[in-house]
Amino acid sequence: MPELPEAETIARGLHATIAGSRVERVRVHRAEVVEPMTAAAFRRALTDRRITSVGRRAKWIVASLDDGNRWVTQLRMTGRFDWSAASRLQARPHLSVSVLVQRADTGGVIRFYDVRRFARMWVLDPAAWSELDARLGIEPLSDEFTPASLASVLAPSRAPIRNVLLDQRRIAGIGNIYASEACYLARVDPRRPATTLVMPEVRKLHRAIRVVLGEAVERRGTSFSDYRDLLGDEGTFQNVLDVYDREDDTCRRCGDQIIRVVMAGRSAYLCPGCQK
DNA sequence: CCCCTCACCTGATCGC
DNA sequence: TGCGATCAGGTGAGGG
Repeated sequence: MPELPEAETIARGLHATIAGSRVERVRVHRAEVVEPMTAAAFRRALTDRRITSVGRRAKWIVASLDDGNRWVTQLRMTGRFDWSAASRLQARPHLSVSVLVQRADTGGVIRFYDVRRFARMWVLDPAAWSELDARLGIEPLSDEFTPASLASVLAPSRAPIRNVLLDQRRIAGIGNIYASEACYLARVDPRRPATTLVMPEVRKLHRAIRVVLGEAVERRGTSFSDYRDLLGDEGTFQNVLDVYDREDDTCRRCGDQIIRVVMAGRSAYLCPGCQK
Protein backbone atom coordinates (compact mmCIF):
# COMPACT_ATOMS: atom_id res chain seq x y z
CA MET A 1 0.00 0.00 0.00
CA PRO A 2 1.71 3.04 1.19
CA GLU A 3 4.67 4.62 -0.46
CA LEU A 4 6.24 7.95 0.40
CA PRO A 5 3.20 10.17 -0.27
CA GLU A 6 0.85 7.97 1.74
CA ALA A 7 3.28 7.71 4.65
CA GLU A 8 3.82 11.48 4.54
CA THR A 9 0.06 12.12 4.64
CA ILE A 10 -0.38 9.80 7.60
CA ALA A 11 2.60 11.30 9.43
CA ARG A 12 1.26 14.83 8.99
CA GLY A 13 -2.12 13.75 10.28
CA LEU A 14 -0.57 12.11 13.31
CA HIS A 15 1.60 15.14 14.00
CA ALA A 16 -1.39 17.45 13.94
CA THR A 17 -3.34 15.10 16.17
CA ILE A 18 -0.97 13.74 18.80
CA ALA A 19 2.20 15.87 18.91
CA GLY A 20 2.44 17.15 22.48
CA SER A 21 0.32 14.32 23.84
CA ARG A 22 1.28 11.93 26.58
CA VAL A 23 0.78 8.21 26.15
CA GLU A 24 -1.48 6.92 28.87
CA ARG A 25 -2.09 3.32 27.90
CA VAL A 26 -0.92 0.91 25.23
CA ARG A 27 -2.50 -2.33 24.19
CA VAL A 28 -0.88 -4.79 21.82
CA HIS A 29 -3.59 -6.91 20.25
CA ARG A 30 -1.24 -8.91 18.05
CA ALA A 31 2.18 -9.50 19.49
CA GLU A 32 3.70 -10.24 16.06
CA VAL A 33 3.46 -6.59 15.02
CA VAL A 34 6.11 -5.57 17.57
CA GLU A 35 8.45 -8.55 17.07
CA PRO A 36 11.23 -8.97 17.94
CA MET A 37 10.19 -6.76 20.86
CA THR A 38 7.87 -8.39 23.35
CA ALA A 39 4.47 -6.80 23.82
CA ALA A 40 5.43 -5.99 27.43
CA ALA A 41 8.66 -4.26 26.42
CA PHE A 42 6.84 -2.27 23.74
CA ARG A 43 4.16 -1.14 26.20
CA ARG A 44 6.76 -0.20 28.77
CA ALA A 45 8.80 1.82 26.27
CA LEU A 46 5.79 3.85 25.11
CA THR A 47 3.65 4.29 28.21
CA ASP A 48 3.99 7.66 30.00
CA ARG A 49 6.15 9.10 27.21
CA ARG A 50 5.33 12.43 25.67
CA ILE A 51 5.23 12.50 21.85
CA THR A 52 7.19 15.54 20.73
CA SER A 53 6.65 15.26 16.96
CA VAL A 54 5.68 12.85 14.20
CA GLY A 55 7.43 12.69 10.84
CA ARG A 56 8.41 10.33 8.07
CA ARG A 57 11.57 8.62 6.83
CA ALA A 58 11.24 6.64 3.61
CA LYS A 59 7.96 4.74 4.09
CA TRP A 60 8.31 4.72 7.89
CA ILE A 61 6.21 6.78 10.30
CA VAL A 62 8.56 8.14 12.97
CA ALA A 63 7.31 9.62 16.25
CA SER A 64 9.92 11.24 18.51
CA LEU A 65 9.52 10.64 22.23
CA ASP A 66 10.61 12.82 25.13
CA ASP A 67 13.21 10.29 26.29
CA GLY A 68 15.07 10.40 22.96
CA ASN A 69 13.66 7.14 21.66
CA ARG A 70 11.54 6.81 18.54
CA TRP A 71 8.23 5.05 18.03
CA VAL A 72 8.45 3.80 14.44
CA THR A 73 5.95 2.07 12.17
CA GLN A 74 6.49 0.35 8.88
CA LEU A 75 3.11 0.13 7.15
CA ARG A 76 4.10 -2.42 4.49
CA MET A 77 1.06 -3.31 2.38
CA THR A 78 -2.01 -2.72 4.50
CA GLY A 79 -0.98 -0.96 7.71
CA ARG A 80 -3.42 1.77 8.62
CA PHE A 81 -3.86 4.25 11.47
CA ASP A 82 -7.01 5.90 12.64
CA TRP A 83 -7.86 8.34 15.36
CA SER A 84 -10.85 8.31 17.64
CA ALA A 85 -11.64 10.98 20.18
CA ALA A 86 -13.40 8.38 22.29
CA SER A 87 -11.07 7.07 24.94
CA ARG A 88 -12.05 3.42 25.11
CA LEU A 89 -9.76 0.61 24.12
CA GLN A 90 -11.66 -2.09 22.32
CA ALA A 91 -11.02 -4.97 19.94
CA ARG A 92 -11.88 -4.61 16.26
CA PRO A 93 -11.11 -6.67 13.16
CA HIS A 94 -7.43 -6.57 12.13
CA LEU A 95 -6.58 -4.33 15.08
CA SER A 96 -2.90 -4.68 15.98
CA VAL A 97 -2.12 -1.92 18.47
CA SER A 98 -4.12 0.70 20.40
CA VAL A 99 -2.47 3.73 21.96
CA LEU A 100 -4.48 5.94 24.31
CA VAL A 101 -3.08 9.47 24.35
CA GLN A 102 -3.96 12.49 26.46
CA ARG A 103 -3.31 16.21 26.06
CA ALA A 104 -4.26 19.02 28.39
CA ASP A 105 -7.41 19.76 26.48
CA THR A 106 -8.35 16.50 24.84
CA GLY A 107 -7.52 12.87 24.35
CA GLY A 108 -8.26 9.89 22.21
CA VAL A 109 -7.09 6.60 20.81
CA ILE A 110 -4.69 5.95 17.96
CA ARG A 111 -5.51 2.56 16.50
CA PHE A 112 -3.28 0.64 14.15
CA TYR A 113 -4.79 -2.01 11.85
CA ASP A 114 -3.11 -4.39 9.46
CA VAL A 115 -5.08 -6.88 7.38
CA ARG A 116 -2.14 -8.72 5.88
CA ARG A 117 -0.05 -8.67 9.03
CA PHE A 118 3.18 -7.59 7.37
CA ALA A 119 3.47 -4.28 9.21
CA ARG A 120 5.95 -3.69 12.03
CA MET A 121 5.97 -1.26 14.94
CA TRP A 122 8.84 -0.74 17.38
CA VAL A 123 10.29 1.66 19.91
CA LEU A 124 13.95 2.21 19.04
CA ASP A 125 16.74 3.81 21.07
CA PRO A 126 18.97 6.32 19.26
CA ALA A 127 21.54 3.71 18.26
CA ALA A 128 18.96 1.35 16.80
CA TRP A 129 17.30 4.22 15.00
CA SER A 130 20.63 5.31 13.47
CA GLU A 131 21.20 1.80 12.24
CA LEU A 132 17.80 1.70 10.56
CA ASP A 133 18.19 5.20 9.14
CA ALA A 134 21.59 4.33 7.70
CA ARG A 135 20.15 1.42 5.77
CA LEU A 136 17.76 3.74 3.93
CA GLY A 137 18.74 5.66 0.83
CA ILE A 138 18.40 9.30 -0.07
CA GLU A 139 15.09 11.12 0.41
CA PRO A 140 13.86 12.02 -3.08
CA LEU A 141 12.11 15.22 -1.96
CA SER A 142 15.12 16.52 -0.04
CA ASP A 143 17.59 19.16 -1.28
CA GLU A 144 20.31 16.51 -1.30
CA PHE A 145 18.51 14.61 -4.05
CA THR A 146 19.97 16.13 -7.21
CA PRO A 147 20.45 14.88 -10.78
CA ALA A 148 24.03 14.12 -9.78
CA SER A 149 22.98 12.02 -6.79
CA LEU A 150 20.46 10.15 -8.92
CA ALA A 151 23.16 9.53 -11.51
CA SER A 152 25.46 8.10 -8.84
CA VAL A 153 22.73 5.62 -7.91
CA LEU A 154 21.85 4.60 -11.48
CA ALA A 155 25.25 4.52 -13.13
CA PRO A 156 26.75 1.48 -11.33
CA SER A 157 23.68 -0.73 -11.78
CA ARG A 158 22.87 -3.02 -14.66
CA ALA A 159 19.47 -3.83 -13.11
CA PRO A 160 16.38 -2.34 -14.79
CA ILE A 161 15.74 1.30 -13.88
CA ARG A 162 12.46 0.45 -12.27
CA ASN A 163 14.06 -2.09 -9.92
CA VAL A 164 16.71 0.42 -8.87
CA LEU A 165 14.02 3.00 -8.10
CA LEU A 166 12.32 0.45 -5.83
CA ASP A 167 15.51 -0.35 -3.90
CA GLN A 168 15.07 1.41 -0.56
CA ARG A 169 18.80 1.31 0.18
CA ARG A 170 19.44 3.56 -2.79
CA ILE A 171 16.41 5.87 -2.95
CA ALA A 172 13.94 5.81 -0.08
CA GLY A 173 10.18 5.93 -0.43
CA ILE A 174 9.40 5.05 -4.05
CA GLY A 175 7.15 2.02 -4.50
CA ASN A 176 5.51 0.25 -7.38
CA ILE A 177 2.99 2.93 -8.33
CA TYR A 178 5.29 5.92 -8.36
CA ALA A 179 8.15 4.06 -10.04
CA SER A 180 5.94 3.41 -13.07
CA GLU A 181 4.51 6.93 -13.05
CA ALA A 182 7.91 8.62 -12.79
CA CYS A 183 9.35 6.62 -15.68
CA TYR A 184 6.35 7.52 -17.79
CA LEU A 185 6.67 11.21 -17.01
CA ALA A 186 10.37 11.06 -17.87
CA ARG A 187 9.61 9.13 -21.08
CA VAL A 188 12.09 6.42 -20.20
CA ASP A 189 11.47 2.69 -20.50
CA PRO A 190 11.62 1.20 -16.97
CA ARG A 191 13.11 -2.04 -18.36
CA ARG A 192 16.33 -0.42 -19.49
CA PRO A 193 19.45 -1.15 -17.48
CA ALA A 194 19.96 1.80 -15.13
CA THR A 195 23.51 2.25 -16.28
CA THR A 196 22.40 3.06 -19.84
CA LEU A 197 20.70 6.36 -18.91
CA VAL A 198 22.61 9.36 -20.22
CA MET A 199 22.73 12.58 -18.24
CA PRO A 200 19.85 14.39 -20.02
CA GLU A 201 17.66 11.37 -19.28
CA VAL A 202 18.81 11.27 -15.67
CA ARG A 203 17.82 14.92 -15.33
CA LYS A 204 14.39 14.21 -16.75
CA LEU A 205 13.91 11.24 -14.45
CA HIS A 206 15.07 13.26 -11.44
CA ARG A 207 12.57 15.96 -12.25
CA ALA A 208 9.82 13.39 -12.90
CA ILE A 209 10.38 11.69 -9.54
CA ARG A 210 10.04 15.00 -7.72
CA VAL A 211 7.00 16.10 -9.70
CA VAL A 212 5.17 12.78 -9.26
CA LEU A 213 5.92 12.45 -5.55
CA GLY A 214 5.23 16.13 -4.91
CA GLU A 215 1.87 16.04 -6.61
CA ALA A 216 0.97 12.78 -4.88
CA VAL A 217 1.72 14.36 -1.49
CA GLU A 218 -0.49 17.33 -2.43
CA ARG A 219 -3.21 14.88 -3.40
CA ARG A 220 -2.77 13.03 -0.11
CA GLY A 221 -1.76 9.76 -1.74
CA THR A 222 -3.20 7.09 -4.02
CA SER A 223 -6.15 5.00 -2.80
CA PHE A 224 -6.83 1.74 -4.56
CA SER A 225 -8.33 -0.49 -1.97
CA ASP A 226 -6.75 -0.24 1.46
CA TYR A 227 -5.06 3.09 1.82
CA ARG A 228 -6.86 5.74 3.85
CA ASP A 229 -5.52 8.66 5.82
CA LEU A 230 -5.82 9.12 9.57
CA LEU A 231 -9.41 10.33 9.25
CA GLY A 232 -10.42 7.49 6.93
CA ASP A 233 -10.41 9.65 3.80
CA GLU A 234 -9.04 8.54 0.43
CA GLY A 235 -6.27 10.28 -1.45
CA THR A 236 -6.94 11.47 -5.00
CA PHE A 237 -3.81 10.60 -6.96
CA GLN A 238 -5.53 7.49 -8.35
CA ASN A 239 -7.58 9.90 -10.49
CA VAL A 240 -4.54 11.20 -12.34
CA LEU A 241 -2.46 8.06 -12.86
CA ASP A 242 -1.04 7.91 -16.37
CA VAL A 243 0.04 4.26 -16.59
CA TYR A 244 -0.28 2.41 -13.30
CA ASP A 245 -3.19 -0.07 -13.41
CA ARG A 246 -4.07 1.13 -16.95
CA GLU A 247 -3.09 -1.94 -18.96
CA ASP A 248 -4.65 -1.84 -22.47
CA ASP A 249 -5.86 1.72 -21.91
CA THR A 250 -4.79 4.49 -24.25
CA CYS A 251 -1.74 6.61 -23.56
CA ARG A 252 -2.86 10.20 -23.04
CA ARG A 253 0.34 11.43 -24.68
CA CYS A 254 0.69 9.37 -27.85
CA GLY A 255 -2.43 7.20 -28.08
CA ASP A 256 -0.54 3.94 -27.97
CA GLN A 257 -1.72 1.07 -25.79
CA ILE A 258 -0.32 0.83 -22.27
CA ILE A 259 1.26 -2.49 -21.40
CA ARG A 260 1.95 -4.37 -18.18
CA VAL A 261 5.22 -6.20 -17.74
CA VAL A 262 6.39 -8.25 -14.77
CA MET A 263 9.73 -7.21 -13.34
CA ALA A 264 11.24 -8.67 -10.19
CA GLY A 265 7.92 -10.40 -9.61
CA ARG A 266 5.78 -7.26 -9.67
CA SER A 267 3.79 -5.44 -12.32
CA ALA A 268 5.22 -2.42 -14.05
CA TYR A 269 3.25 -0.35 -16.52
CA LEU A 270 4.50 1.65 -19.46
CA CYS A 271 3.64 3.12 -22.82
CA PRO A 272 5.84 1.51 -25.47
CA GLY A 273 4.96 4.36 -27.83
CA CYS A 274 6.60 7.17 -25.92
CA GLN A 275 8.88 5.60 -23.33
CA LYS A 276 12.25 4.81 -24.85
C1' DC B 1 28.60 -7.98 -4.41
C1' DC B 2 24.67 -7.90 -7.49
C1' DC B 3 20.33 -9.25 -8.68
C1' DC B 4 16.31 -12.17 -8.85
C1' DT B 5 12.88 -15.26 -6.67
C1' DC B 6 10.23 -16.45 -3.05
C1' DA B 7 7.86 -16.27 1.31
C1' DC B 8 5.31 -13.75 4.50
C1' DC B 9 -0.56 -13.09 5.11
C1' DT B 10 -5.46 -12.06 4.05
C1' DG B 11 -8.99 -10.67 1.01
C1' DA B 12 -10.82 -9.29 -3.51
C1' DT B 13 -11.53 -10.57 -8.04
C1' DC B 14 -11.37 -13.42 -12.20
C1' DG B 15 -12.21 -17.43 -15.05
C1' DC B 16 -14.37 -21.75 -15.43
C1' DT C 1 -23.60 -19.44 -7.30
C1' DG C 2 -19.32 -21.87 -6.13
C1' DC C 3 -14.58 -22.59 -6.09
C1' DG C 4 -9.80 -22.69 -7.02
C1' DA C 5 -6.25 -19.71 -9.02
C1' DT C 6 -4.26 -15.40 -9.16
C1' DC C 7 -3.02 -11.01 -7.70
C1' DA C 8 -2.34 -6.83 -4.53
C1' DG C 9 0.74 -0.77 -3.01
C1' DG C 10 6.59 -3.93 0.69
C1' DT C 11 10.69 -6.05 1.96
C1' DG C 12 14.24 -9.14 3.51
C1' DA C 13 16.25 -13.90 3.43
C1' DG C 14 18.35 -16.98 0.52
C1' DG C 15 20.39 -18.64 -3.67
C1' DG C 16 22.59 -18.43 -8.24
